[in-house]
Formats: sequence, structure tokens, C-alpha cells
Amino acid sequence: MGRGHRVGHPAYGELAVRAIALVDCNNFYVSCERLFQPRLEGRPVVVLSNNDGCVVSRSAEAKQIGVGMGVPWFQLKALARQHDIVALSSNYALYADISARVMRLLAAFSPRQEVYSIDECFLELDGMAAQPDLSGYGQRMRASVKQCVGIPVCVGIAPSKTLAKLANHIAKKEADCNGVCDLDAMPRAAQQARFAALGAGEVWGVGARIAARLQGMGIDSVLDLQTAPATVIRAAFGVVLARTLAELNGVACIGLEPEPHERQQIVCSRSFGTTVGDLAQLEQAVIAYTVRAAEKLRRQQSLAGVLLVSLCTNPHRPGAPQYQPQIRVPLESPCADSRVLCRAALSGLQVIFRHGFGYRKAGITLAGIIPRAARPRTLFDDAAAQAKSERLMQAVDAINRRMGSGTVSLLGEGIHQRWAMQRGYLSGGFTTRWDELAEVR
DNA sequence: CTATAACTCTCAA
DNA sequence: CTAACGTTGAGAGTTATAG
Repeated sequence: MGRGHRVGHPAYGELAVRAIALVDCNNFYVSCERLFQPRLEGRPVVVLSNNDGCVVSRSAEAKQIGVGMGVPWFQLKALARQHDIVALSSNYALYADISARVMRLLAAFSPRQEVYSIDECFLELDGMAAQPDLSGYGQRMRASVKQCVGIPVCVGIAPSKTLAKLANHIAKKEADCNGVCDLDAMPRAAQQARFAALGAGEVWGVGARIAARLQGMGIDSVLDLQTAPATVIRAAFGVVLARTLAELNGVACIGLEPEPHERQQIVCSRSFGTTVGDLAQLEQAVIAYTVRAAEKLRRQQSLAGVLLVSLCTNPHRPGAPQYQPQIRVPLESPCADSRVLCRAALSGLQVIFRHGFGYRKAGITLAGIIPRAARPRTLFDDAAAQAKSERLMQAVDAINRRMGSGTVSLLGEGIHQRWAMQRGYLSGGFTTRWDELAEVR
């Protein structure tokens, strides 16, 4: 397992990388909120999902009290009163802005960075001959992010992404790591002890389903999985878990992907702030979602060939009649014009809508996505109309980029969006809006 | 029957 | 006052369908 002493693994294509760091922000959303609201320091704080539904981020104090991840907020009201928990609505504009600052700083620590999610990134540390002490290097990352942005992070370092994830987990849990864990610098016995104490479900790529099936086979811990026979895992679970197993044994076969690739499908779906029964309201929502999805589509210079519309009643009310229709609307030709996509979405909605249901959620998906440059030509192309459509959409996008999204939109989204989501505990746009900076105390 | 499309399952943050 | 429970994207594997 030592760096540079591994045997190749031709079946899964070993990649020539010897050290990867995973940098993960601690309690990211809560940490972002605390940057601008010092009163939250030392207190139990949670950030809630859309519609103030479930807990999606918890401060250390909230975890200590026993606030679980993903718990519905209404179930926590009693505990919250008892311990004076502060609950905040998600403020994605703020988190995205802070994330960009963190990622830009970390990029300076490696020639190759993969921004994996809003709060974590992989850094390739291979060939860093000038950095023989990788733990020290990780400490410098932590200090830099803490000082320049104010966000606490932990660093896991290992020969594969999967092991780096585990190293990060150890760095977060064990105080004497000081937030950094270099797995290869750890004595073999110590590493085995950690892996024996960790459930297999902690491994990246092992969710609840697979963890349960593994347990049924007597594979409980990370160590059990690491030492399981590859043939058995391959046969029972497929190539995905077989790759994970190789990674657990130090064989890097999940590569770093510095460039985000274009989406193959673009989804915009959201629960409503309230139950909706009438078609007019659903039309507003579907148009709003389609416009947003179309913006994303154009940003990546693509066209969609198919649009899907879906509706959903409230599954948490089993007494109420349930209905989850979905429909595929093929477009005449691939397109990125919001007006055309909205017409398709509305026609789909017409077909699936039924009176007498309480709808809780609607969504649209753009699929059959191709690059704009690959637009198929037909005999009936109207080049002039095409150019006109593209110019209009470009103008709309340019205005919305400059003046803020939603400045120019299609009629039909509605002015009073009674279905819009609830965000009762929203903090200000501290970094994105001058007028809300005043809330900082 | 095969190639592809469509759908389902699983996972992650 | 009551009722209150996320979103987006990917990939693999399976099933349905077209030719």
C-alpha cells in the first residue's frame, strides 16, 4: 500500500496517480451563515432545504443535541424550543458565492482540481516532489481557507479518490488529526483498526441499499469490504462496486475530472409552498421551471430534442388521492428557444392534468440534448426564423446576466406566484446584494 | 434477433 | 389554527420496441 509500490490492475484501468486530496468544508451551509452572523457562533444551528422542509446542514452543537441529517423541521420543533436551535432557510446565492472563493483558493495548491460539489474538491497531489510532507501541505490548505474566506475545512489524502474520502472522514472525526489525515503516512495496523471500526456504508458509492445487502453477506465494516474477494463483489454487485473495491485497495481507477462536462439532461422540479389544485397555477410553475431549464441549456450551448413534464401529489398524505403522471413531449426539431419549449411543456401539462388532486410538486426535464453545432439540417429549415430566435434568446440571457435573473422573462410565470416555495428564515444576500449587507451585525 | 430507446434502480451532495 | 417530509444529475442494468 505504500506510495509507488502497487501492482497494476488491468481490469479497471489503473491510473498513474499516487496521492489525491479531498478537501471538504465543515458543515458548509451553517459555516457560510456564521461568516455574516457571529451571533450564531457556539449555538446549535441548522439550515433547511427548500420550503423549509428538512435539515440539510447542522452545526456541531446541533449534531451533539441529536439533530439528524434530513429530519423534517416540523418534527424538531419541540427539541428546537428546548435547546434554542436557530433554523435558517437555504440561501444558495450566498453558498455558491462562498464556494467559488474557497475553490479558487484551493486551486492554487495543485495543477489539477476537480470541483466535486458545492463544498468539496479533489486535488491531485501526485508528483509534488517539493511537498514530501503531504500532511503539512494539507495544513497549509486549511489555514489558507480559514484565514482568507473564514470557512473551516478538513483534508483527506490517499492514493485513490475513494480512500481520500475515507481519509477525510477520519480527519473530521478524530480530533488529534487536526483536520488532516494522510492515510499512507499512517501505520498499517492503525489504518486497519480504523477501517474495522467504520461501517461499510461509509464508503463512497455504498448507499443504504448496498450496505444492507453487504451485511447480509457478512460484510459489515470497511475492512470487511476491502478484503472481500473481487470476483464475489463483481458477480453480486456489478462493475461499479468492483471499481470501488479496487479503489479501497489503493488502485486508483476513478479519474480526476477537472472539466465539468455538458449535462445530458437538465431537470428543474420543485415542491410548492402550498398544495395546488388548479391548472392555471400549475401552468405558471411549469413555465417558470421551463424558462430556468432553457437558460441552463443555452448556457452550455446545447439544444434539447425532448421535454418531459411531471406532476406529483403529496405522498405524505396517504388518505388523499395520489397521482404522479409524467409525459414525454418530443420536439419537432432540437431547440433552445424558451418560447418553443414552454409551448411544448404546456401541451404536455394539458394532457396529464386531472381535476380533483392536490398537487404538491411539478417538474420538467430537458433530454435528447445535443451541441448547438450539431443541429440537424432539414429541407424545411427556416434559417431566418432560426437566427431571429437565437438573437432574441441571447438578448434575454444577456440582460438577465447583467441585471439579475428574472429581469426579463416570458409572460405566464405569474406575478403573484402563490405556489412559490416558503423560505421563512432566509438570511440576507450578504455578498451579492449591497442593500442586504446592512443586516450584518 | 439485434440495436437502440426507454425505463428503473442506486447513489451522492 | 393546522399541517408540516429536497433537488439535480449520473451511470449501470433491465425491459420494451423497432426494424
